[in-house]
Amino acid sequence: MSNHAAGDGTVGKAIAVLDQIAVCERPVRFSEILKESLYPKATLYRLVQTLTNQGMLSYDEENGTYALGFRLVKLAHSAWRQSSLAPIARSFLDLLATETDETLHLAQMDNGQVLYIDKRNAGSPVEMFSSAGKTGPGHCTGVGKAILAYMAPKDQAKALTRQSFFQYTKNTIITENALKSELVEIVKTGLAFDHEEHEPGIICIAAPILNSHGRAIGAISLTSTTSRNTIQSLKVHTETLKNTAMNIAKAAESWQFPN
Amino acid sequence: MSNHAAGDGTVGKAIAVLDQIAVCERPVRFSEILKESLYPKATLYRLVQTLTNQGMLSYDEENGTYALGFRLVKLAHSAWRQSSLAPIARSFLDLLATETDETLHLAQMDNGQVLYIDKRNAGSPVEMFSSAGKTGPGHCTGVGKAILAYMAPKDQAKALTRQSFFQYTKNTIITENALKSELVEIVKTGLAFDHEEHEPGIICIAAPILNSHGRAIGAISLTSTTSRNTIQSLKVHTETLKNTAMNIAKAAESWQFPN
DNA sequence: ACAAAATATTCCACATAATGGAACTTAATT
DNA sequence: AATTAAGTTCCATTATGTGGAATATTTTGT
Repeated sequence: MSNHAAGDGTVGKAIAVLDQIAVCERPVRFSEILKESLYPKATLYRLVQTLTNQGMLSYDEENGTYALGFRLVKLAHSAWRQSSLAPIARSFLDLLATETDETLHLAQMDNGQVLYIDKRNAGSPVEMFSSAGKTGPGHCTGVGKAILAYMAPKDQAKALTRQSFFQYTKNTIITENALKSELVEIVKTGLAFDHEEHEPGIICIAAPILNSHGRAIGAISLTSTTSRNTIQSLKVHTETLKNTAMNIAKAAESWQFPN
Repeated sequence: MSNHAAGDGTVGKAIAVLDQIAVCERPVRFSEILKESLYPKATLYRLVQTLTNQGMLSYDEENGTYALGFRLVKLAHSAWRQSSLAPIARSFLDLLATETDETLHLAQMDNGQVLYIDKRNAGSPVEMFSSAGKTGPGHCTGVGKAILAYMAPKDQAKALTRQSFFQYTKNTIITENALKSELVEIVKTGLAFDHEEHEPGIICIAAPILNSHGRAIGAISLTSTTSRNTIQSLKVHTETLKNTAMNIAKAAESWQFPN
C-alpha cells in the first residue's frame, strides 16, 4: 500500500480515518472503526465527528453507521475535471469507441498504481465512476506497462519498487527483470499488451499518451475477451489506438497554457 | 453554498483549502491560493504541504502549481461504491437504457443539492461532462423535484431553504410556494417533470426511488430534447421508468442488511 | 421488566501541535 | 546588479488536540 507519511498532524490522521473507512465493504459502526484504529476512543470520536460535520463522512442515524460522504464525490469530480486527462480525452475516446466498438480505458499512474480515469463500454454505453477512481496494478495491465515503459528512468525505478508483482494469473510477470525487458520491447513498438496477465480471459492492447519530452502522462487501452478476440486480432486497431493517443497528447499539450 | 461549520479545527481548514482549489478552473500557484485565502501565509503553506503529502493535492513541479489530487478520486470511488445507490442501480439502469435508448440519470440529494451519481447516454454520445459527482439545483430538475416531493416534512422544509430559486430559464419555478404546490402534484402521480426549467431545450421525466417508509432515497430521470420529444411523448416510458425505480428500491432495501 | 454488557458521548487537566509575524531564501523582472 | 515578487523556514506563543476516565445511552440476555 502507498506510504502516506502518517506523521503529518491532525489532518493526516483524519485522512487515515477516511482511508480506513474506504476499505470497508459497507457502512460501519463507530466501534468497528475503533477496533481497527490506531487512535484512542476520544480522539477517534472527535475526528469522526469533524469529518461527518464536513460531509466527508455520512452518518446513517437509522443504523448508527458511518460511510464515506458525498463531499468526497463532489471534490473528486473537480479533481477529475481539473487534473486528469479525462476532460481532454473525452471526445477522442467517444470517437474511438464508435470506430472500434470495443471497451476502452483511459488511465494515469499514481505512485506506481494504475488509476482508471475514464472508460467506454463496448455494446452498452458508459458506466462512469464505476471505473473512474478504480485502481489496478502496474505490472500486469496494458495501461500500466505502457506508462511504465515511458517513464523517466528514476521515476520508473521508483514505480517499479511499488509493484507487488503479485501473480494474478499464470501469465503475470512476477519479476522486476522480466518486466524491465518487456518495457524495453514496448518502447520499440509503442504498444503494450495484456495477455491475460491480470484476469484470465481478458486481453488488451494499450498505447501511451506522451508529452513533448516523450514521457507518458497516461495511456489508453482497448480491451476484449479471449472468447471474442486474440491479441493478434486486436492489432487491427493498432493505428487507430495510437492515433487517438497522439491526438489526446496534442490536446493535452495545448491545454496546459490556454492563455 | 453549503455551510460547513468552518469552526472545526485544522481538519476543517484543510478541507476548506480543498474547496477553494476545487472551484478553480485550472491548477493554481501558491500565491493565488493565498490571495483568496482566509489564512496567513505560513498557516496556509503548511496546510498545502500536508495535503500534498497526503495526495489530496497534487503539485506540478514544472509549473509550481497545485490541483486536487488523485487520492480524492480514489476515495470518492469508495464513497460511490459504499454509500451511493449506483452499484445497486447499475444493472437496472443498463436494462432501462437498452429498453428506452434515452439518456438516463441517477441522482441523490445532498443538503438540498442534487448530486448526480450515475448516467447512461442515449445512442449518440453527446453533450455534458460525464456526470458522477456533478451537482445541480433541486428546484428545477426532474430528479430534484421528485426527491423533494417525497421527503419527510421537516427534511423537505430544510431542503427548500437551501434552494436558490435561481431563474435558469423562463419556465423555472422561482418561488417556494409554487414549488410546494408542484411537489404535491408530483406525489399524486408519482412522476416529476422538467419542462425546460433548468436548460432551454432539455426536458425530462423523473421518478423517485422510495424506501419502505415512502421517503425518497434517490431518483432516476429520462432526459431528452425538445427537438426530439415532448413531455407527452416521453410519458410513453412512464411505467418502465417507475418499474425501474421500484426495482432499485427493492434491491436497496435488501442491500441494507445482507447478512 | 430489569440487570448486565456493549456501545456511544462528554469531561478536563495536560501536552502537543498549530499558529502567524517576521526573517530569510530563492526565483523572476527590469 | 538592483528591485520586486514568490516561496520557504524560524520560533516564541498559545490555541488545539489529546486520551484516560467518567458518564450516558443503547442493546442484549434472562
